[in-house]
Amino acid sequence: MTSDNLEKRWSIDLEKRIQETHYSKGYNKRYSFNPNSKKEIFVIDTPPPYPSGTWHIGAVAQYSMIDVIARSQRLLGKEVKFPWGVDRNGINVEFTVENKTGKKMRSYERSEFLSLCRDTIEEYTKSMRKTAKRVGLSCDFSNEYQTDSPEYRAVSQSIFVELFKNGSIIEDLRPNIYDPVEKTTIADAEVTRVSRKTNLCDVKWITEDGEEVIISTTRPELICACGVVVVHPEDTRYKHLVNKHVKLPIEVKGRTEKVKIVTHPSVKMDFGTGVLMVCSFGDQNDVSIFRELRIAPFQAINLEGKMTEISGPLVNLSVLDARQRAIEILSDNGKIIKLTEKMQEIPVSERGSNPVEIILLKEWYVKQTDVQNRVKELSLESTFIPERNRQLLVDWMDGISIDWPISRRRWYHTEVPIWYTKDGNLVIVPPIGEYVQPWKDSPPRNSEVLDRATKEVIGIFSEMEGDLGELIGEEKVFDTWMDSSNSNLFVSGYVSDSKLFDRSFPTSLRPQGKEIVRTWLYYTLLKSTILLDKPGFKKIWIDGLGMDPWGRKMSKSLGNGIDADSVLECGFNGRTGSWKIKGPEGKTISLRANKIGSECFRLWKSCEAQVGDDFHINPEEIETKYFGILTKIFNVARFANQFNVPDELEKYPKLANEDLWILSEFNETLKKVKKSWSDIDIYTASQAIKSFSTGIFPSHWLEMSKKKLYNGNLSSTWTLHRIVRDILTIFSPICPFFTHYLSEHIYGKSSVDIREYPILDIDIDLEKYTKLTKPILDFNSLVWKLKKESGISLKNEISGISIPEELTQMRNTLIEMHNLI
RNA sequence: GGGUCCGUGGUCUAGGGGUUAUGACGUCGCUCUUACAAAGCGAAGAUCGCAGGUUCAAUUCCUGCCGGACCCA
Repeated sequence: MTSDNLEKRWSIDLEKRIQETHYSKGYNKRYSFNPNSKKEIFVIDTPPPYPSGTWHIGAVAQYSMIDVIARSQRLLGKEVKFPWGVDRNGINVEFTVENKTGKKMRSYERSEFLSLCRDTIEEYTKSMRKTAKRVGLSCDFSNEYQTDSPEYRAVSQSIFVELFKNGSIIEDLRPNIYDPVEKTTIADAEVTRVSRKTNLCDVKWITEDGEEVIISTTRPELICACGVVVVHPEDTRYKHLVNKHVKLPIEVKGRTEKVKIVTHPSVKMDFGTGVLMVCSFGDQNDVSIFRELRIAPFQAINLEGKMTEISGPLVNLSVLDARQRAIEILSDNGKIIKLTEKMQEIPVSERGSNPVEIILLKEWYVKQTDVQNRVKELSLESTFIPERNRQLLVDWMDGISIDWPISRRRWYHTEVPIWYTKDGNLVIVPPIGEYVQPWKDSPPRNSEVLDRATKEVIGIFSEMEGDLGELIGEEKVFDTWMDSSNSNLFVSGYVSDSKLFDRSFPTSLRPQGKEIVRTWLYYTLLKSTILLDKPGFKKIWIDGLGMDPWGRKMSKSLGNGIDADSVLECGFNGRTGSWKIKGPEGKTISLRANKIGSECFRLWKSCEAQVGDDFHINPEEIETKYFGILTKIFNVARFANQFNVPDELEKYPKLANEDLWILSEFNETLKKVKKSWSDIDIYTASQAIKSFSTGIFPSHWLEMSKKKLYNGNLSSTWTLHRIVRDILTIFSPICPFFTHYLSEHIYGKSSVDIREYPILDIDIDLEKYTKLTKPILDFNSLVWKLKKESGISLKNEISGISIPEELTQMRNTLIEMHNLI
């Protein structure tokens, strides 16, 4: 089945051509999932990417590795479900629409804004899908799921209802982290820190005895919310003040003007004067002191981010203006002792970069503090790859001290599915599997009516409707992690396919980056604990981050980002790639490459770093180090292509010693790669394939066997084709299009369609031949070196070299190979 | 301030208590040898960050320090 129409060399144009046909005809047959298959089911909880215009190259690299996993599991004979999902809920698209139209969300009518969001996210979704295919993902694209679809949202809402009924979800008035610009609550995990200059004010307070106390603060506007003043219990400077009262240095309204001085171990004696005012709420420490001392908090900041009544002269000012005004007032009254400019790390919202405040709000919570031990216990049943990254999860869980607030005051998210009666005593929740929008719709007829406090089911909505009076639909929505933490349940068939769910849960694999361990992974594990009391996954694969060529995180502000498409398309239609990247010390560095493409990119990522390690992305290096490997393997296949493929490749003919030798080496490679694919160890698999197929196989065996091959020797032809065919097969998870092209041309069957890992079924003790490897390599190198030193060409005769004793069994082959006389 | 990871030839990287430390890129030299110059062959190049400790033996284990990255407070 030899054909001579192989291209002369691998190119990006060829790659694109193969891809286009690959994704057009027969794609679904090739990669779709059969839930009724008898094979072992392997469900991958693909991270649903958030479409935002450009897809980060580090993420694309990671997805290509998830694809390598999916393809290698298929090759091992498993029924793989590799879903393609898109996470479309969230504040990002709201921001995009706001920026595009120059109008804030709340100036729109709610439905109108939602439809603008939907249109925008749809555009981005398309371009993301295109990149996903360009990098070769073998996902089930025809069953794409979107987290903003009614089906997905219905699952999120159903899970909410279940958790509400079992008491894991509660509503409460608690201090929450709040973004006053975007007017929404956010979770701990969504807060980041930035460095900013602030004024540290040393303010003079007067005790009831008339003694001066200096308190340092960066938040003088919060004096009105001060509940207590604290000093360290061992601070001898202030022992005499403990339990005395001190007067607030600025006018307040509607509250007591004096607060008590108490001791607390959390005070840093060397910060400022060592006296600290505790306000509701300056930071998390304030929250915990208030809770610990059971002090009633004051509401100093409202939902608009403005000062409330109690702030007296500061009322209605924004937080920043109020701070300025407070400093002016204090200073007019001679109460400012000192103002120091200081760099401070302040908490801001991750999505909006706005300084956040802690304020009291009625929100919905998933209770998590009481189940930490169980989550931890169950997570021990999951294998982490690499094991050391388990620590990231453990560390995060150890730091959890408050419940997870899940409600948000935004719009383009899944709605909290609940209605309240006007008296507030009853609530109505929808039936399982139904998507509802309580801010505009009435409950479905078969909704349940529950007692709000006891969660006892009282009746069916349609039967009670007349007695309930006017209903109030919840306007709040879910944190997007509330949706995405259902992804494994959704893809495993929870709610939609209980038969599949029984077979496939815990989900076989969660692949993800280490930067979202504290969110996506943690929340998912929390869900499977409180919902099912089960571990979420069999295996959890946590990869490192893509960094710039100098090992720094890629970011807009550093100007060191690389666009994924520029790498994948580099070399197409003769267009080369060039990148200007800001390096360390502000220098801009130019990188250029002639050809990369998806196959080279995937090969690079497979070979470059062990899972879990951060990896440097340098397009120039990707090309120079890895394109040559493709060329090499391509040429080996082309070489093989000139010899007829034996009719029977499964049954071996009588084999010569050097053929048994290379088969023994290949057998080792096959075994090693199989084990690596089973262990989801991409690095070891790709290194093994690479070193065999670009190393001893062409350099030594091929050179030894050339003359025999040209003479039509069956043993060597069989060996050549058997090895090339199987190399293409085991290499296909890494470079699917490359191997597809070669295998289809040479062997008439694409390596990407093989669902059974190749084994060498040879009834000969191959292992004894592997010990010939070193002598063969040494001998060949010796001859090559001698010829070089004598200045003669490799094809020239050379005399006076004796063949080592252990190689006498392939004496004639060696004599012919090196032209020994 | 805490945690995690990392520091191996000019660059990137593997490994791991034990005789001459893996591979790639780059460099240098030679070669168009009927697959391959988008290549082949050969060569040079490393006291495995620094300082202690454990050990018969450490680059590998431990401690401290220095440097880098990420995460958290």
